[in-house]
Amino acid sequence: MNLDKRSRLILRAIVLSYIKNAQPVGSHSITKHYDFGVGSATIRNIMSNLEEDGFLSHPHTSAGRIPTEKGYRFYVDTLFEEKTFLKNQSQITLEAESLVQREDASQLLQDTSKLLSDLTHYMAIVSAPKISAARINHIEFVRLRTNCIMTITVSEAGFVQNRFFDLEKDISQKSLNNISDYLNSLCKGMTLDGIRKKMSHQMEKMEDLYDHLESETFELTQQAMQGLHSRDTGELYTDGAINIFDLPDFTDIKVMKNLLKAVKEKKAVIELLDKYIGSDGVQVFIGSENRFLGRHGCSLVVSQYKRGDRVLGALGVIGPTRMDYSKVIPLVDSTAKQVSRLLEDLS
Amino acid sequence: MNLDKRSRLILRAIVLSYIKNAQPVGSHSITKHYDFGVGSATIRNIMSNLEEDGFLSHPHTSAGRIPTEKGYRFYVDTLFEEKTFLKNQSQITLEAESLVQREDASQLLQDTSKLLSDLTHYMAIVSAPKISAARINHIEFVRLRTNCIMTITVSEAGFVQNRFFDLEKDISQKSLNNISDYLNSLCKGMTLDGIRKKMSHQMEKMEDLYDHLESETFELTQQAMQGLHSRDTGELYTDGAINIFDLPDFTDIKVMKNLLKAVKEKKAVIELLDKYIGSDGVQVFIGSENRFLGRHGCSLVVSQYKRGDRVLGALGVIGPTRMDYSKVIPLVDSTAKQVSRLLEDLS
DNA sequence: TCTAGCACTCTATTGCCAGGAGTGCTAGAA
DNA sequence: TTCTAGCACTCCTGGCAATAGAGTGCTAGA
Repeated sequence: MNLDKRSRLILRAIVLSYIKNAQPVGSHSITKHYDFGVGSATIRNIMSNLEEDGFLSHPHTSAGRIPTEKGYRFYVDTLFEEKTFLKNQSQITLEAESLVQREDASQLLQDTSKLLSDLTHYMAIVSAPKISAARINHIEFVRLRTNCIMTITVSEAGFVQNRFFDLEKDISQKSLNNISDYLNSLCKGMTLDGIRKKMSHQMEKMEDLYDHLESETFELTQQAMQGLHSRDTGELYTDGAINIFDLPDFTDIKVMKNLLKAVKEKKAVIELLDKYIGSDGVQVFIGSENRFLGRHGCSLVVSQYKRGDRVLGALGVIGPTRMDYSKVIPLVDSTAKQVSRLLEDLS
Repeated sequence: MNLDKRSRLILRAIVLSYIKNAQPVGSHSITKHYDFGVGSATIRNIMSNLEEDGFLSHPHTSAGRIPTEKGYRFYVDTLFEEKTFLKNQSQITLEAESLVQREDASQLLQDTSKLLSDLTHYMAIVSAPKISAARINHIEFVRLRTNCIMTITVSEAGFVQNRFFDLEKDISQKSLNNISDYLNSLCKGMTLDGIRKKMSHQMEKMEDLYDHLESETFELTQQAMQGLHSRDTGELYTDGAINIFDLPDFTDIKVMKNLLKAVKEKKAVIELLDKYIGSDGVQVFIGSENRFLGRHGCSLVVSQYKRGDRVLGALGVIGPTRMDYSKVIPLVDSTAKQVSRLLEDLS
């Protein structure tokens, strides 16, 4: 089943042609557009072999061939082997550069998803870092009304989160200010978990020093911080969902609807991205290589972005299996790097 | 052109039937399902008159009649005149009651749009109040890094807004805390504009008391608050956009795409809602009675919600002109009231 | 090992026809 | 004067057959 050079080139030509035109590729059109120095009958023989090996499929007898997922996988792997996409890299990077620095990290991610979807005409997804894993730059408690407070956390990367909590007892804004000041002076750069541990530790030590009221405040705010942890499901930014209307791949309106619904629900997509956080560089998942993607007949090109050496989240593009990988892969790659660079500067 | 009672009843029957079945209504089906004591030929004559008067239209010679916008308008007006929808009111209100109290006002609006779209199977839109018009419950300034601060404003109704500002000079967190404390103690319940004026006033008075550094801080934070005003474009919560896939009214995929796009951009929809804020009670706009709706072939049922006697925003349902008005109108009405009630309690 | 040629298969399009739904009109009944 | 039964007419729809086109698979021969 190891393909000779000619078969590989022809397979590649078929994939390219199908990616471009979304039309089954016939032997004749190959001889017309590519010069392999052989006639269409030979191409037919080779196609037939490729089909037997599972790289191509056949909608019906008198139609051309279309790539199977295995065919796309072969094509993408050669892209990576030959580093073909690096050629486009510099030019694509330029486009990613158009992400300008902004104060608001969430806005940066939203704009990133817009950029990705605009440039690819597919759907873009960007997951935001979880606050529970982030290093905290600032934390603030605000009393909204009796027994109800709000926490505001700002991570070092510039992400802000507001959360609301009902408490068993009321706390004055003054006490909350004290706690805020205390935490901000001592706990900068720590994670929420670290801060919580430190608070417990301090409480034990200072039990006698603090009066009863203060220690109660301590405890309640710690409860709130505990809540921050448990409710931390992650955020997702997405754009370009309506692009799938323009794709000839989605003819069934039901399939489109299901995909839009899944992306709207966010949960499945966040899980999808979370799953592949951890490996460096761009990764490509084609159709049923992943359950979610298989169900909706799509592919995913994804890369993680970081700040320093901490991975913050992932960003990528969801498109049809017939996606233009040679264009999307370098774009996702350079966008991830650019986002990492911009988040680095926010400090 | 004044319709006699029988014509009115028949027109009403046609509208009801078309709303229910999305099929052109023939004279025969009217005689079958409704008992007007006349034969189908008579119905045909009356239909013909109704068409001449512009209430009905005719896809082609051998098809039944469908209501025109004027036909729907007539139907909706009779609903209001006869207060027919009040009958369903109490039952519908029950459904809107399922909006439970939550701490987070934004979440309440998001849930409201979900409730509206789930119950109607149309698209729901809810506009959030502008922070620049709101009474402020709490305001906080956080220093993010050199020359960059964040403002957090919490309105009395419970809406929170974070904004980021680059300043010409750096301010210490300590100075910001002073300003925050000062504003929160003196300015509770005022609007941003009121607070700004008060600050100017105070500055003049206290020029000598405050040292140079503090007055600079004063000025910079005031700049930020000015920025809060100018960038305040309003928020929009929406849900159920994908419901339009299930409607037989939208067969053209291009129309669907345009509508989804317009709702995603938000701006046009916010303007649409803003336009009709000010009049009490439910309002209905059918098709080309409004430019936006006409372009997308939809109708809008909308009502404003308030807190006390201050109007905060509007909520409504966008559906096809063939929308089930008799169900949607009372639902929008009672939901608006319910939201007003819940926001009242957040204090 | 490659290729030209031919028979074969399947799809998509077109035209046609019959059936059905619904109207419009008219003459006659109430 | 108003209503209605009946009939001719219009237009849509679905099914059927014929046709053209695209592409394959196979085979014999270079």
